[in-house]
Amino acid sequence: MPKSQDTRQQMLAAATKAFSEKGFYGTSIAAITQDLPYTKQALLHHFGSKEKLYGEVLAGISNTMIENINAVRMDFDKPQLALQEFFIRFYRYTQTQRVETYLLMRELMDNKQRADASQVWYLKPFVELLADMFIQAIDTQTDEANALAAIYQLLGAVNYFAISEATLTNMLGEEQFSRMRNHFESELRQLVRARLDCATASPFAGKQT
Amino acid sequence: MPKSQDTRQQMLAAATKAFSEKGFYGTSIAAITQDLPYTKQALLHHFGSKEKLYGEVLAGISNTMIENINAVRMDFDKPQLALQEFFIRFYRYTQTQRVETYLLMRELMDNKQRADASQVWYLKPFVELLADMFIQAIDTQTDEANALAAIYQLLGAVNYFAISEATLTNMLGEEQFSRMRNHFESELRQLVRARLDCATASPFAGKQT
DNA sequence: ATTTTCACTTACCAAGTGGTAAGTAGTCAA
DNA sequence: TTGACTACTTACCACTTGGTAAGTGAAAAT
Repeated sequence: MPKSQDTRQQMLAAATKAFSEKGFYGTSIAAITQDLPYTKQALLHHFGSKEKLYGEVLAGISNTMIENINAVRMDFDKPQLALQEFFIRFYRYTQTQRVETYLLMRELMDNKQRADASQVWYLKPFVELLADMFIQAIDTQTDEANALAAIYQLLGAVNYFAISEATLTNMLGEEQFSRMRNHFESELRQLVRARLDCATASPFAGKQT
Repeated sequence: MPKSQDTRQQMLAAATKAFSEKGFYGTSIAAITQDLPYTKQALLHHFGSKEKLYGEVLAGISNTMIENINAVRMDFDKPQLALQEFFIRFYRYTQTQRVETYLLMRELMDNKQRADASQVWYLKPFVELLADMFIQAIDTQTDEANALAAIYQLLGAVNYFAISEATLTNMLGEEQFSRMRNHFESELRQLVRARLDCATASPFAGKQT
């Protein structure tokens, strides 16, 4: 690996961390290079602008996610199994790659504000692939919009937990939170299965209280 | 209402909107007063500092949420019904009060960064009341940590959808997204019920694939 | 040997940041 | 009538923001 590429990687890593912690607006390019042996102008030399740097960071994460999805697709033929397994792996990903998870969530929120200005949607390929996979996975008799809604709820169940670590730790105490986290994965498996079973048994049940 | 109180309310409303759109760091106090007939120094006069203003905004939202929870508690005796109904109402709240929902999510994320510095946790009362309610609602035979995990997943299902509006609209197109939203509430009801039924039937099933 | 390219630096810049100081105009009580 | 108080303003302040300009030294290409 050429030295300049290594520099770029260092910068990307530092930027990923910084953006995930304080968001796009809360992060200054000077802050990103603070712990690196380079000046902020070196960063601008490599990436052109703050916006472009942010774009590269998001593109990197998006690619990782797409690889993850494809890996699950390879491992499981049955869509329902693949679906369940995807959520478990996605959960584990959010727990391991906390920084990336935060950043993804931030982009989701800043999307409108930032993208309205820059007209770029970095996560589109990832989300499209995800949606596509889920349409296939869920019983196709179901309405597509219906399936999307259900899927998005499960996605939310995972993501929301991941970003709430700090709040929950403070609220429950470390010990209690640790117990909660230990139960989360099996609870998640149960949730996904319950939802699928329910959909298979009676697709449109439960609309009334 | 005294005129100064009205000014404060205007400022709080503008601040809520601004913070929800660009976050704490992305919002300048000058930007908050831009569309108001006051200068930023008037804002500082009323609230002292940006941090204190943010605190008042969050406290207001937290109070509203607590009132919502208490209202559901009054309306339903049976905890399971109250639980289901709470999520539906919570969902509707997130759809109506988009600005507040965004802000809540942002605080969840910035919590660690911001609160580590200021040592204040604005949302603690709200989340504690919520957790308390859910402990009561779920079958007490279940482990407390288990219940918390399950509850948090449902909470995530609702919240995540609310903040994804911009991304989903762009990704799916307005028409498709609209259909998805129309299905969301009944899907949510189904999800909550499925999860509760499952827990009642076999509390610890589904740990293995 | 000379030119070009690359990685990176110092030196800037205008615009914006949160916040302070010192007022001004108005109300209200003594 | 005076003095305190309130709501707000203008005038600043030191500092940070993203970004530009113009270089430097080294390696690579000609």
